Amino acid sequence: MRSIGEMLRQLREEQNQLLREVAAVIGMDQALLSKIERGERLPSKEQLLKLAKHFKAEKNELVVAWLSDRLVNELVDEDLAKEALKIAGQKIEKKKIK
Amino acid sequence: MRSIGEMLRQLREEQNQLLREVAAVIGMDQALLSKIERGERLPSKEQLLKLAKHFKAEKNELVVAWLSDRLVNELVDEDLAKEALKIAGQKIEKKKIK
DNA sequence: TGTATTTTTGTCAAAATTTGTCAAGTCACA
DNA sequence: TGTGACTTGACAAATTTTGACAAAAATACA
Repeated sequence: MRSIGEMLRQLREEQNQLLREVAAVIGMDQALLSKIERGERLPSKEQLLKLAKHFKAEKNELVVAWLSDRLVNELVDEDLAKEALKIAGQKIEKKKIK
Repeated sequence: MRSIGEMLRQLREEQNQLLREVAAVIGMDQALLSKIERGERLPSKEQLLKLAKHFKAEKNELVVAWLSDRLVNELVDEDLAKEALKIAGQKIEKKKIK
């Protein structure tokens, strides 16, 4: 249960690549990738998918990490976060049925 | 498990008030309140709290409805929504411990 | 039907937020 | 001290959100 940044950094290190290299392949500034890995920024979905493909990583796992990071951002400092997550689940369930 | 808009509209109708009246008290455009009630827009947290107070409604209930609507927005069209909610809950749990 | 009232809709610019870029900075170590 | 790898902060660009307004549409009802 790691942040998307931690996962991306681990992938990159496992594969012995430099920030600069990966950034070049993906077509993004290495400063931005650095920020993403440290959790200062979140990648766009497009960037995330490019990274997943580049690392030949399990896409769904990365997407879940990314989505959940976004949810956590949305709930930061909210006392009612847990309740909101529960109700959100129900609302999505209801929507799927329709 | 209703949207924040539905809840606000019900409160307003139960209390027999006009959009225009409520909007004036809260200090917002009535067109905006109309959009909020129909789910076309979400209120800011500040607006939400003013509305809760104005209607003398259960604040936490409204906040949960509002937060969960925002989460649903974030997850719209995502296949992995359920998984993301679960992981988000764990991430928040972990954060709280710290 | 005609009119007044209420609500909804569309559009626009201002404001706010997010995003990307750049240059300078730190750190490790050869 | 010089080099390579990464980080940081400030700024600009791009995008999104917001609020305001006017006008259309819907509703109520004399």
